[in-house]
Amino acid sequence: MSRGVKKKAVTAKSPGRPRSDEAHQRILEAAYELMSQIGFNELTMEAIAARAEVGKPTIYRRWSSKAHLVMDAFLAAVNPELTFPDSGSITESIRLQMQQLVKVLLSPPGQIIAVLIGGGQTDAELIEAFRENWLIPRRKAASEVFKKGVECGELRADVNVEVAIDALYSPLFYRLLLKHAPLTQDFVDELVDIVMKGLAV
Amino acid sequence: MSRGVKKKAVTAKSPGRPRSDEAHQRILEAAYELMSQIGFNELTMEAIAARAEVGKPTIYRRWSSKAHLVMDAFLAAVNPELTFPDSGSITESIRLQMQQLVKVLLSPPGQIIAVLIGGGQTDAELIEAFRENWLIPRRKAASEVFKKGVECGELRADVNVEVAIDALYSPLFYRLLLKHAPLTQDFVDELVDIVMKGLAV
Amino acid sequence: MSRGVKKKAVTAKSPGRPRSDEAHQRILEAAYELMSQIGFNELTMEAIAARAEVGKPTIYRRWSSKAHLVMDAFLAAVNPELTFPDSGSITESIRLQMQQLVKVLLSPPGQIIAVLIGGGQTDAELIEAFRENWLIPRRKAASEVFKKGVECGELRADVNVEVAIDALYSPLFYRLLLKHAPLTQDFVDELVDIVMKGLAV
Amino acid sequence: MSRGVKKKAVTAKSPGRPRSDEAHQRILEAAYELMSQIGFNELTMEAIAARAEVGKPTIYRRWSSKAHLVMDAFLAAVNPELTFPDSGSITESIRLQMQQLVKVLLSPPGQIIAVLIGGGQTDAELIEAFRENWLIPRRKAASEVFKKGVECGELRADVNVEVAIDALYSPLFYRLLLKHAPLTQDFVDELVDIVMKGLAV
DNA sequence: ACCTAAGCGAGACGGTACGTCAGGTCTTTCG
DNA sequence: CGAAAGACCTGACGTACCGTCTCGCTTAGGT
Repeated sequence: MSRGVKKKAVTAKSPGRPRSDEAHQRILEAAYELMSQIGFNELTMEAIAARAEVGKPTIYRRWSSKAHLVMDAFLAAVNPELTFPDSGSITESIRLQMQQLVKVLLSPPGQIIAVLIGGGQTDAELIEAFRENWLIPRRKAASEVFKKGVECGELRADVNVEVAIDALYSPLFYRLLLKHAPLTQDFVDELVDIVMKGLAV
Repeated sequence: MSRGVKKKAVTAKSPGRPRSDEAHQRILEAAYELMSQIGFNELTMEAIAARAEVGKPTIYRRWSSKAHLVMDAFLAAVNPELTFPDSGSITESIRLQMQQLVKVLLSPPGQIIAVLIGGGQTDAELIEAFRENWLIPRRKAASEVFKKGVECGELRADVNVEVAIDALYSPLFYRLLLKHAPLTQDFVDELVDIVMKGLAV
Repeated sequence: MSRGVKKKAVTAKSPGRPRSDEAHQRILEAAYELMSQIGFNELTMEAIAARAEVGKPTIYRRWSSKAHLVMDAFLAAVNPELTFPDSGSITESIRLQMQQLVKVLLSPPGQIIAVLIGGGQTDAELIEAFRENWLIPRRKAASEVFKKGVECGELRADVNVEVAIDALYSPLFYRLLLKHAPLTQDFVDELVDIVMKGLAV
Repeated sequence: MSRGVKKKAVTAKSPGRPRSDEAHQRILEAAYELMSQIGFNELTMEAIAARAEVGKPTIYRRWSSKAHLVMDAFLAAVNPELTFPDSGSITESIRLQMQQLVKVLLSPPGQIIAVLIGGGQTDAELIEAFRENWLIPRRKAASEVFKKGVECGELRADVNVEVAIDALYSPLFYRLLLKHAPLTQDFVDELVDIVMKGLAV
């Protein structure tokens, strides 16, 4: 479950005092709350330690960097997956799911997503962790839906699914990150209209 | 056309020693080189000052933040605009220009773009500077091409141009930033096939 | 005859796991070796525990402070008492014993004595342990010799023995600690000449 | 004047902002006062910095260790030299000066002397600094008095002055450091009686 | 030829946060 | 049931940069 955690093979019983689950939880919560309030750059390990009422070494024993910690805190807070509603058509199902995604991106977790992608540009481990733990599972789900669409004859069979997913979803992240235009439901509608027209049989 | 410069009304002759153009240049070069080597987060004003053989106040006198400085350094180093080759169709012209853009994104300046967007997630001024000085001028050029395509009947007239540009270009940045799949010329081809099908009359 | 040991009535068989003599020995050896190499101030309980392959509480259970532990380690390693050779006169016997003492002070244990006295300046327990367990037994032996010298008419009877011992021995420790001049056999000779002249009848 | 200072060739004018004499002074005072109140081991650089209202780097820029700082603070506080009163005889002059010295050793500066000698056992630079800046100047003064005593025929001419000074003064430091017996004026009297008898013609 | 003003490189300033070390305590499992 | 082992929390460490300031010094234009 934990990413960026240093050691602690979960194998069996080890001697010594066990790590405190309570402290672990308090750290994650403190990190998430401070992250939401003051952002990644202004976020300090000292502030997290103080708010969690924990020593700094207790944090460093578990996470090797601020990025890894924030990553874990984010994943612990956004566990419930987005689902593809079972509507009449695949296109409408995707449209509804993308509208849900936009809501998430506009909420505090969305800001954290932006910050994690941002931080990942100078931290290869971070962007990989985000990719593997958040992005790819969601892309897999979208991929399933696409294949269903192909099977039931609604979508073209000669299209690379990965490219199709990129075409649909990347504009959401693009606006999240660049902020050159607002992320609205209308935007999703227009986008789905254009891209799904290109993907339809 | 410096961005982020603090004051210095260029109006007339002011008293006192004039600012050194040579120092200005050395700072920009130092910033660009260090940026390429160690990234935005690890980049320090002290290191830039040391490499440019300049005092820190000389930097702060001209740029109010690391973000502004790096932005200027990037813009000073970046090549003249990408052009839309005059091929037979608008679609092919766009395809060729996007393939040029992919080449840029895969080169060192592309890494700096990624880092600037990344850094901008925790620095509102930086992302704004990038948007205004790099992104929007290029979007304007693309916008012109689109309008021409509409006029000559090659593209649908009922499409929001901004959304169309997002649909076409954002996947390139998405892969640049997330690295979940490679940025290839084939990718551009498939992408253009899908999206332009949705945009064609 | 451990000093500073916390509890453990040796009375009879006590319940529970018995303390490991082997661990005890390893701790003393580790403490002595590290002490010789890095000195009292830089010596840490953690390093001792690590070198002895023992947990920290195992040390704290037996010694209440670093000072007590190092003292025990020193005493366990130190040679049997210096003796006063039975020469013709008391003065010569003292001179020979002092020359032996100088040899000890110039050897590794001498450095540890210096370090213990040094550490004791900021650790009352340490200096007390050194005094009671090393210094005072040796001063008692010297005191016996003096009294014999008084009895046989070689030394003045109106002299405070403690002061006499201080006058004879303290210059050796003074040079050991201050290092303003070397500790040589010639130095002992000149010193004994001066002081014993003042002590003779 | 300053000992333990890192660089700063006093040669001529150096570029850059000059070091603040006021901060320097505040640090020395803070160090001396805290030293007197809580002792060397409990003394922390953070506490000194806080009391002097100075950043930690400002301290480390000037002194490489707590020991060096305390050394300087001590020397700044005890500048007035002990003098040899001009009494009838050399012996009495020495006795009076030693009684003054005992008073100093029993006062707070005396505790600091003990701590400095102690710290010097694991810090060669510190003991050297103490020797050169405090001990040797005072030994030189004592040496002058001795030579005068030899010239005026009160003291033996065949005695090594350094050994004589050691014989007289080292017992004071010995009792200061080992604390096996109190440092009293009576002790000085008995000591001077014994040793000066050995030194007299 | 001087004065005044603003620039220059250098480096110290008071701070904040870093990531680490060691202290001494507490809580498990093992013998 | 106590010894052993190791994580706990705390507090200080010494360092890196921050952005500002104060130096002595150019380098100009305006007297």
